[in-house]
Amino acid sequence: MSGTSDLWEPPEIQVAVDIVILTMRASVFHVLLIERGEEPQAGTQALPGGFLNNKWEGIYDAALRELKEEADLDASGLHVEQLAAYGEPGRDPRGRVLSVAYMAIAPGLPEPSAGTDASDAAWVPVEDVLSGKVSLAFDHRQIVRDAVERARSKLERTSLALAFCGRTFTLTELQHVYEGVWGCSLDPRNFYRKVQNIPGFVEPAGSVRRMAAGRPARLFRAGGGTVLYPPMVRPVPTES
Amino acid sequence: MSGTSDLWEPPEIQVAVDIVILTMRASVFHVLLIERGEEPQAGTQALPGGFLNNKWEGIYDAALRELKEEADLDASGLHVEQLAAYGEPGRDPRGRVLSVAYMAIAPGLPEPSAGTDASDAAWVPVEDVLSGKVSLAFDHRQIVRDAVERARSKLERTSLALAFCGRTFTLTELQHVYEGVWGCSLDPRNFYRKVQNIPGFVEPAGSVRRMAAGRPARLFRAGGGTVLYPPMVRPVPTES
DNA sequence: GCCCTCTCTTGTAGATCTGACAAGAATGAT
DNA sequence: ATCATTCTTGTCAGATCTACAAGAGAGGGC
Repeated sequence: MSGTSDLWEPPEIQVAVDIVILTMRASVFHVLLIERGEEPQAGTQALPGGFLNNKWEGIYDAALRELKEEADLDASGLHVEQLAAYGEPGRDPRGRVLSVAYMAIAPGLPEPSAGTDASDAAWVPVEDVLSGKVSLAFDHRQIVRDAVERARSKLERTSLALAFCGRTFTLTELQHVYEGVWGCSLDPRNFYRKVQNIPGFVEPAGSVRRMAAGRPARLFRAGGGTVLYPPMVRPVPTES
Repeated sequence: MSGTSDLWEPPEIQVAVDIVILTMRASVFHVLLIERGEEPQAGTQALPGGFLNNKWEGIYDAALRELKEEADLDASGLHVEQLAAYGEPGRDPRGRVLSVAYMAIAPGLPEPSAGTDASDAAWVPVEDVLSGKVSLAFDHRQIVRDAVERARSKLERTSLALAFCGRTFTLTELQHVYEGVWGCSLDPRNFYRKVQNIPGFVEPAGSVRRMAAGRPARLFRAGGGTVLYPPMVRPVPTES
């Protein structure tokens, strides 16, 4: 279109992936951050990620590889979905870099995530990132914001909340997921009823589990459905 | 990480943008397609799009440029948002191409979109694309599917539906947007009441408009709010 | 003019859902 | 045994949704 001749070749750009790994630890919503070891911004907290290994590596494959290399998490059993591409010029001082962000949901505390190859990895409360108490490299705070908003939204109409839980879970655990991600508190009794009234969301697993004190909770497993109808509606978003 | 020396340089990849332009024409949900003039897949229908002009062009800027070049649409007044990145190897026979897809919402029939520079452009019913009646180049059908799903979902909780309408509109027009995008029919009387009960969604514009026959409809304009609460819930998604 | 048709708008009644809370059930701690 | 704790079941008033009746305002045919 620009009148250049047949010889024109499209520009080529460095492509990276970044991963927002979300989980629930002790009923608090956490994101995994690593401390950058290299310039630029060495020492700052950042999302795990990196450049494609070679010109033919798939971006989804690259995300899974970084998940393993930097967070020592196995992709199987994790929910991984693409978020968006962040590629405005100027976002990376090294040059023109287009980064494809992924969101991964991990079930509760499988490992402390340190002591492995990913020694600089740490779970940080999402709230600390959103509020700016912890500052992140590049535009990673915006990426986390987008991931959190995506998760909040998908909790309403899909069974994404189950990805935060293990194979079996109690409804109280599930409630803590909703409360942690949405940043609100819900009535346990109404939550109990509502969740069980959504066909295909959860089904009883027969057993019970003791948590701390009190009556043991029944265990549930995923009901197989992925879309929730009726949806779980979160309480009024921004109060006047 | 891979043990290669300091000399390692990340691979570089061609980056393109593709745009899913959605609109409502005669109460039918349409997407803009162009006929490819060049190989590969010359003659096939495809989404408007193309490579970045140069290494420093922003991807959002590139999307707006393609919108102008290929669809002759001005970005001002259009809702444009990023969808996702499509970059698995093998999606383009020319080589490794990563394409960032955008979704644009255009208000009703501003022009027939032909007779301009974008002479090969045509509005095609979304249903024909989703059903496979019209086949698209590359993975563009998947991109359209994702765009439609995004639009369907955002209609519930955001005022995105207004982007399909002009500055003023009747509630029946708005209803046709919901019906067309969701692919269902709604009760006009309940729709009327529900829309007006959502604070900040629409506000009366004072005037009235004759459509064809029957009582003239009151005109409304956007109410300024972007998030709908309570949400517009679409009827049962997949019937059993 | 007068009726008819068409579409927009308001109203109403029953079913359903929500939100707040009481109270019973099952365990561990004292 | 009693208490504290947590899970689970009920209840009930108010809000919301759905389906439908009916009125309001315009044009067209006779």
